[in-house]
Amino acid sequence: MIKLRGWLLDVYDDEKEGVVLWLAGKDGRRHRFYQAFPATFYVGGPFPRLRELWRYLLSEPIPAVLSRTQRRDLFTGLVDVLAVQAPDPVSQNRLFWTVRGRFPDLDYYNADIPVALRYGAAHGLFPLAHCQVVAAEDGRVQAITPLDSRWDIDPSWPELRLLTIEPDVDPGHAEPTALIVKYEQKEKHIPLVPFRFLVIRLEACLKRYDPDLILTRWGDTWVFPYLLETCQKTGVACFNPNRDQGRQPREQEENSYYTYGQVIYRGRQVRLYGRWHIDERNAVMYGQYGLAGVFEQARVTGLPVQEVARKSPGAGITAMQMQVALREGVLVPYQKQQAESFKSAADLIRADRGGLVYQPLVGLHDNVAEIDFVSMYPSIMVHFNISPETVLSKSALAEPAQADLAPDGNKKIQFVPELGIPVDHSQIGLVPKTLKPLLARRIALKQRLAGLDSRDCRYGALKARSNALKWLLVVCFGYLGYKNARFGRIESHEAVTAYGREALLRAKEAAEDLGFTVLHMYVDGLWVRQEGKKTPADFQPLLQEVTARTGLPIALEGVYRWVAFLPSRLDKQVPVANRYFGYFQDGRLKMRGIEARRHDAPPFVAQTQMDMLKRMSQVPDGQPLAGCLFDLVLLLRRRLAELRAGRITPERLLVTQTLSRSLEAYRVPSPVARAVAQMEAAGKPTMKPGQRVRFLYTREAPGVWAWDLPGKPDPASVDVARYEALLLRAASALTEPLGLDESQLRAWVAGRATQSRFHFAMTGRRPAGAPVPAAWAFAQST
DNA sequence: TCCTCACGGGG
DNA sequence: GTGTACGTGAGGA
Repeated sequence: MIKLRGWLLDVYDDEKEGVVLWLAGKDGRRHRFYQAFPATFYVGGPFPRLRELWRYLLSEPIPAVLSRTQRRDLFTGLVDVLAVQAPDPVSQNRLFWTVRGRFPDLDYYNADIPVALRYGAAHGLFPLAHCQVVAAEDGRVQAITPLDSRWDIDPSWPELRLLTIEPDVDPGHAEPTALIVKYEQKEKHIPLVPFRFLVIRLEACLKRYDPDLILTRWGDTWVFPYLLETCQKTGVACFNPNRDQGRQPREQEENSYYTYGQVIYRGRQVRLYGRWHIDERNAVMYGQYGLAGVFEQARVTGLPVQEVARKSPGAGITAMQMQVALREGVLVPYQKQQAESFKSAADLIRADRGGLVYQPLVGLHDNVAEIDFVSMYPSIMVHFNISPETVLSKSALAEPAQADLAPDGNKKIQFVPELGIPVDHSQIGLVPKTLKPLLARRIALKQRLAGLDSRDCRYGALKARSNALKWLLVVCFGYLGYKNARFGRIESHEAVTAYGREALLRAKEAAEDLGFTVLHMYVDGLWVRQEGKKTPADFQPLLQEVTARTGLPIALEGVYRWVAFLPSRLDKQVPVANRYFGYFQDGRLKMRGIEARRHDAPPFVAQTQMDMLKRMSQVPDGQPLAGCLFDLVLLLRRRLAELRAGRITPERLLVTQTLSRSLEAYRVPSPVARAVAQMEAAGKPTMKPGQRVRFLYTREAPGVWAWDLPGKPDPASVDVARYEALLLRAASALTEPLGLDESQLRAWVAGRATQSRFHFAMTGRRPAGAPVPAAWAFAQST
């Protein structure tokens, strides 16, 4: 008999054993356990069909336990279903696919729940849970008990062992010759040839150190495929990076998928058993929150560490909803994989129903407070009980037969502003139930962060965790409106945005009632100003008033010493909602929509714009911002001189764009398309949608030079004039609100004028000690 | 002037 | 195992 305390590392299914569990024991060792784990799915439909299914299942070789029962469907209430219990998760899955092939017309529930979730929900467990296991000597679990909750803010933690592997060069650009392996303080360069020695040395590292996590660069796309394929081809060695040596790593092919309006490319993947592999170059969200965020998401979502690291937060929030459903005895509908469908015309016409967007007062303003609703959409879902099943259809009320909506029924109805959609408040919906603890946890983490200095060693991990939670919250809103989501319904999505618009309008009224001018509003934030108010404390009464009027928490993002809202470049009379830059009293710069924030801007352009902003932030408080204009002109002259002299390295001139489609699908030879065509012509492997393409602008046809072509570009071929134009355009976005538009800026940068001439031209006065006229100071309104 | 195409949120 | 929609601006024809 074994009795062990430890932390749950991995759970996966096994045909013979049921589920396999790996624990990091308190004894410092890693332990493998297994446990029988029958899995049940449910089938709904007309009785005769269910009877046919019953007969069919009796003839199946997989021994299923069948019963008729009732379960709750989220939308329709109690339904009669056939429960099909398979002896283990692998047979459950196999049985489901066979049955679905033969009976595609029936409704399936709890059929495609990841085994780790199913098991976790059954035992109150989750990845990295602290738990106690009682097992037989052969590892068969007799009892497993959680010792902590996923919601613990400071859970006890195992000492995890981390090993990193990367090739000596980027395999996309050059042929690697060695692997670099690091663990503890050790660093090893292991040559790729002879291959047998490579495998022997790698296996020695894995055996000696026995890592829990292998963190790689290009591990998915190159390192592991190379190792596994070479083993197979040559037969000289056999390499298995799993901790569970009875299994081979699981490989998954590359794919491109469409999400949040853009295409994401994901290279092939290699997953391990008994330990984790994360390729940081291939884990889309990993860069957002790193390991601390991955662990945070694994704990709260219940998805295995390897999965959350690789999947989008959408999978995480779905997992959380599934667990709430499992706990509440609500059926989880099977998710049909539907082919990508285009929006119907009706969908497109229903535009402009999203967040409220206001037109800002164009120009430069001082002492502006930005106040933002805290996690606005999730807060709305919780506060107004928005969930696919609580948001009823309008016709539900119009029909007189709706006895259950009558006052004597137990439904308590509230109506969504603008839309008049009824929302049932008699019980808490699935989505609010899922979100509430998540929201509370994020607030708890943020409070802790607020008390820490950013240099504190705990700051980074807390920030990452808070960020990981934010993504789960954000995505939950998107899923509400996603018609293929298990628990989605477009009306609930619209209800959320309607409440959002309402809250923003109430906030505006509150601000105006308290004497503030509202300069701008954008979805969940307001920019307000009032003469004489500039400290954070000056805005506290407004925050309280807004919360009182909306029921939603709102926080001060900061007070800008100055902020400039930019007009449209195409028409200077037209304000645009999301192009602005500003400097907070606490020293932060914030900018939206300008080159410094755009992924496709060459670093040289973005950096110069950033340097100009930094120069502007050095203007002392109370002095006119335009006083630094000549310094900005000088800075630009220097940068242009460097550019013309060829002293800017080509790397800093690279434009990076995401390929949105395959090359053939381009109807216009845009710069990216030409760069990709160039690479294909040079025999490079075809670029996939979602991959990033880097290129230089060059003078001669085809006008671009794809960076991933072999060889180096000729520095003389760089299209300097084009970069000059890009630079001036970026710079003028900043100087325009100070009174210097693009053509004026161009003239001053091209000339040799000194400060005094510049000053005289701009002000009409001699510079000596002369104060800058009011026209230079802040524009208070349009 | 019209059409096509990339970007945005976060840090 | 992924899922918004829309406006802006640049570049090409």
